[in-house]
Amino acid sequence: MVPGNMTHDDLTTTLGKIPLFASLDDDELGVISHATHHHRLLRGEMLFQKGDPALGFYYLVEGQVKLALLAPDGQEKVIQLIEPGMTFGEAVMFIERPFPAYAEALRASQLLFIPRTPLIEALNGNPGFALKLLAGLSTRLHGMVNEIEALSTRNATQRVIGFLVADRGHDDPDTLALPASKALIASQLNLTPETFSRVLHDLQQRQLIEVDGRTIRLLDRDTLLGQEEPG
Amino acid sequence: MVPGNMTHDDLTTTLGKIPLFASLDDDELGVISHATHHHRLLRGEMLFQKGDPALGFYYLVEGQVKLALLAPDGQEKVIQLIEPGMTFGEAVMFIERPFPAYAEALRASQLLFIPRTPLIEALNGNPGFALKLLAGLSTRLHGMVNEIEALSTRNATQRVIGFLVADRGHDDPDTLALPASKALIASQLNLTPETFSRVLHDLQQRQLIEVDGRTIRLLDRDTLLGQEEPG
DNA sequence: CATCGGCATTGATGAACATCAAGAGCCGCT
DNA sequence: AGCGGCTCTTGATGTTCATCAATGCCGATG
Repeated sequence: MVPGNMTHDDLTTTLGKIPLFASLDDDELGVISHATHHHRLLRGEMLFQKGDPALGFYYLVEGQVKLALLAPDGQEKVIQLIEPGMTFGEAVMFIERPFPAYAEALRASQLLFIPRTPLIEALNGNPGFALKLLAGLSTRLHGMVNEIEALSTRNATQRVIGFLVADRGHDDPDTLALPASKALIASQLNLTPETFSRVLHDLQQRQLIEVDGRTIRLLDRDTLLGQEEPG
Repeated sequence: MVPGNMTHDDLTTTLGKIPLFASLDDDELGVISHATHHHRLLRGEMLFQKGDPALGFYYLVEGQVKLALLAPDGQEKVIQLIEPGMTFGEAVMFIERPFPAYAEALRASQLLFIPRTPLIEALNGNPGFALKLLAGLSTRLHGMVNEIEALSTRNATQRVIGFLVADRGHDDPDTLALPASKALIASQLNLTPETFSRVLHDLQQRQLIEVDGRTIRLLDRDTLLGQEEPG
């Protein structure tokens, strides 16, 4: 289970840093880390397909992964972009259902796969862990409701603004670098690249943002927020 | 805590029938039922507003409730229709966030409000309960992913078909009664009533369904499923 | 340095669905 | 039976965004 260049202790340490696992003691962590697998993916490789059985969840150590679906017409719709330190697949693990989307590496990546069995064991006798898991899932669910709200009540410009002003916890809240190609971000916002481009152009003309390649500077956060107009 | 026409034992019995609570013993159930409140709503009354703190979850005993949002332009978008026997609000309870949507009674309704505190106590020392909760939330999350998929990759007709063929666990799977007005169903599918009407009309012309008021008969389930064309 | 290929922009057109505006059917009510 | 208020339908028009098709840009590579 321990990958070539990572000792078992390294692995346990890494797992211990996952917020989800904060309430586990060393023994519990040890059991889990013994069951954990290490994965390496090259850019473009698939981690799992939509429909694959979900027997555990993933932690992204390094690289970048996208979760996406194919539309009936073959178009790809990106659900979420996974960055290092994030986990995914926790939800599906607890029900007997397959993954609802597929996962593909956008660049060379390293992941940990944590199988469900030792997790469920850790659940027994560690209510704190259960609560953490519940809170984690709830947060996801909350995010999903927001996503549905965005998709069903906001137009293209509002969705782009929502994305731009979203707090990324960076040092400078008014400058952001797009985490991927514009086409991919567009797909996440359920837009075509063309429309995304036009919206950015328009916002720039209106002096609300400044675009330089993948770097965007928010010039007038207040007016932007005004355009968003929450329900 | 016990409503006028419902004894404490009645209440405990009712709670015991909630699948979520199946793994609780009588003591645990007793604690929870002591904390439970009974609510009555008239048609049109609000149960909670979007933004209200979520201090517990609800179980619908009788009546009908809708969860909905307001779009920036004041339009209402129905998220979910709650029928007797269903619970809602479990997810939000575990994070320190307010309700992401509001709840309004569509007809005179009776509900139980189960506060979070005794639940969290039951979680301690009852891992089975934790697992049930996790499974419940996961199922919701799964449903949300499907909803996002529907909203972002399917057109009006495909969404309507998806709604029509959805298994409602009835005796006759090919006949269904719309659970609410067409306008409300349309909103759930993120359509205007006009578009919904036109889609139904079109499907009827193509001999795929038969519409009589709120009763719809599926004449050719196979062809319908073919139109849906999953990714 | 020249060229190639992916990414991004821009313009012209089109399709899907919303909006606006009437009217039709269908109650329950007096 | 006749009225008023719903819900639902139907038609005409409008808006938003996708699609199609060039073209520009830029970094990588021989």
